Amino acid sequence: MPVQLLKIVKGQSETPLPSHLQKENLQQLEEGCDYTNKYIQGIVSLSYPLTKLGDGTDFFKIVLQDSDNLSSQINSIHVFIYGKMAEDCAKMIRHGETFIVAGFKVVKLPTAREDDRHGCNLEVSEEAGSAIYICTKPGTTTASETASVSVAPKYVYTPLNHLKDGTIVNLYGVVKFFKPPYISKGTDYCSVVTLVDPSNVKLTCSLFNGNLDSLPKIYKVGDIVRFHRIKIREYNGQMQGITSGGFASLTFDGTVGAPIVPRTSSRVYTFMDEEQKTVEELRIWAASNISISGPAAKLSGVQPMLFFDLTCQLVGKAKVDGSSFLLKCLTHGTKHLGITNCLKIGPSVEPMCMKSCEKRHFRSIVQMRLNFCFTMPVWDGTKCPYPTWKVPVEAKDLEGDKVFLHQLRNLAVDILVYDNHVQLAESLKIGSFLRIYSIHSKQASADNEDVSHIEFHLHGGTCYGRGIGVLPESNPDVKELKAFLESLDLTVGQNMESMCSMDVDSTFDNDTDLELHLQRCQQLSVKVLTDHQDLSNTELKTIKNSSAPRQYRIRAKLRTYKPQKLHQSVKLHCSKCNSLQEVPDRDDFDFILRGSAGTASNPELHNTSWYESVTWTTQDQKQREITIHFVKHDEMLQHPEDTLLMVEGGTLKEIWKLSKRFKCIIPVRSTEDDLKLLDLSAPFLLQRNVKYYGCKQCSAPKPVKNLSSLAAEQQPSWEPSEIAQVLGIELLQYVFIMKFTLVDETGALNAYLFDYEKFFQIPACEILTNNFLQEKMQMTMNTLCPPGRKLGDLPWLECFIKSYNVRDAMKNQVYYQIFDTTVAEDVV
DNA sequence: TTAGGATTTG
Repeated sequence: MPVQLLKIVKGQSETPLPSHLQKENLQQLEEGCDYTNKYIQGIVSLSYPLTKLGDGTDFFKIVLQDSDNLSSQINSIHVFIYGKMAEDCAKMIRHGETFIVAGFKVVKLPTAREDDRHGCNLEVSEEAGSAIYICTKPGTTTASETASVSVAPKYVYTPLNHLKDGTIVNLYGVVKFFKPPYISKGTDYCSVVTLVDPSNVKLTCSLFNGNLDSLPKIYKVGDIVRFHRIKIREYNGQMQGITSGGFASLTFDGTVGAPIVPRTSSRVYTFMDEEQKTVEELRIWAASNISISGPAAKLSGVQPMLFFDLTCQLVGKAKVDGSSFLLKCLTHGTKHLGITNCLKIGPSVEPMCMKSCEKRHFRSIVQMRLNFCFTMPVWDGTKCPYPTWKVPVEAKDLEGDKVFLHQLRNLAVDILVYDNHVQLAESLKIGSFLRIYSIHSKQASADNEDVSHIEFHLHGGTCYGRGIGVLPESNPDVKELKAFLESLDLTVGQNMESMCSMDVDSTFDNDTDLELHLQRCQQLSVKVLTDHQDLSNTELKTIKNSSAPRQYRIRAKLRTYKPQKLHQSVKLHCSKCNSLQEVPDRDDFDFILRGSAGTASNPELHNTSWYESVTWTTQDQKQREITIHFVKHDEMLQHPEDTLLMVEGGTLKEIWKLSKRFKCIIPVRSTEDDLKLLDLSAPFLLQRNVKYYGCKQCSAPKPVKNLSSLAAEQQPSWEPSEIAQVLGIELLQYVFIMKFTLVDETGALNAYLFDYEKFFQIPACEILTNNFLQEKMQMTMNTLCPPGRKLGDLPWLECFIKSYNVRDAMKNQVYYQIFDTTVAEDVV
């Protein structure tokens, strides 16, 4: 039992302590040493009520006095007891009793002590293997009475009107003003906090700590704080608070009715019901006595020329080269001041001819050059109604997700951070939620701008609480902001209109370029290939009057085209018999698969030298069998993305799923002596999203085991054409077939497009399964032949056509085909 | 030690 009562009779414990335990002296305790088999003995001089930690763990704290060394300077130590032991001890322990603890952990206090308390605490818990022995004297109160004997903590809170110089006190207050922690000129972080309480007296405290986390987590005016052990001093006739050793703080949201959850960095703190009452009372008092409506704003609500606090998310950061940034932005002509040259020479060179204001400017430029400043793109999901200033930074200097920054380019604003804030800004993590205090929104205009823009500056210094605070994700404002940001659909939201205009703006330097581009789109939408540059344009009338076959370069407009439903333009072509056929639809494939599912897999064909076979039975009522033959390479199975599978008995859906994961799928069925391909109306091979078909007329299927020769290759590429060849399949090719009606001033003619990939720069085999490519193709056609335009307004196209003869028994007819033409990429 | 509330002037 971890907590044991030892009965003392005639000054001796009835039961002795375990013999392996050795007594340790309080003075000799050191952090990091092993105290598994050591014990400390003392008298309980103080115990605090049992409390719970933030994570729900029971916590009990006592002060143990070293009864052997009462005269020594340090003769007491705090013992922190966690979990079940805390609960047990709280029930049993009484003031003045002898307490023995073994297997404890020694933890050094963060700051040096000014009182007689030990520089370390003892941490005790069942999990750590600790044991506690409490020595009771017979005839004293029973364990059940002990709770009432526990001594309440001696925390007394001093109202702000009762503070005296030179004292160390505990106090409560409402935050009237604060500076978020910043890096001081000394060694620590500093936070300045002004408190008020119902006595209506103000107290400004300067709080220092090397650990940012140890300073109060104040996020807004109106927050309520509890300070323990703050030193009071008089300064300039007023009381002032300053951190002393052992300073600790709790911070609470000041909103009436909000949950009372202390913000603290210390694992251990006491917080009683009574103190909860204090917070509630202060909240109510503050509600009618403190103006907590801070200068918070959303970007959508910013006005020029004001200072405001912004709750936002950091999406990027960049060091700004002070000199180049200033040189770019200065409206003063830097050249005539000779500044550029002076900067090259060095900051000590100051042109003699300068006026005083120019000198000031020069010095600030020099300072900027020496002290880099910083820019932080942030967003809060709302759009600033004014044009905002984009701080010029090199792309390489900008940290953050480029795609995300691009998506946010109309929503994010740049905050330019100066001087003492730079170091803190540099350390911020992108994606973190911030409250930036006292941002200056400054209206400005550059010489080359007609309309003014807004700049956001976080100036140097900490006046008015200027600074940056990182908010935790648990903060209610952050929760709300996060939910809002996540609700935004940046792909469509973000005003397509402005996105489009931005794209144009960023692509073209000026209006003239843009105009030229538009003209070019309209006049020369289709580029010609250079190997036919020698050809000059021929009028359509001339072409029609000439004999075939011949090749021409033409300049014409596309009056109309067929099919208008572009997916219908995709056909399968056999280059051997020159036949064209429709692409079978999925129902055909499904039908064939169902038909072959009736054929049971032949176990004799399983597991050969070149494939490994596995059979599953489906869980559904039908209990179908699916057999997969994994083709091996060098007698080994390959990675799925390199593997060819032969599948027996799968459904359309199952095969489709397998094709997502494995390189190639060949649907097969068993015969007596070999695996066979299915009917050639079904694809003989599936690779990525593409179904490959064979020509029924020209194919002469060979045994599937021929594949083993490909599998044996050093690095099987599993090219569809190679697979087709070994399987005796004449591969059908996907092709676009379209009819273009072309016109020029002299006449019209129909030309066919027969294209595997070249014209649209889209592989015909991929178009049916790729929405993006379908859209691209539609856009191309819309550019070549914009819907709803009159003939005169259609763009001119340049392309090659060739004429050819088609003879049948009755007559000879001339046809035209577009060839060697590619739609220029910038058309789409 | 640092800051000691009380907007940069870029």
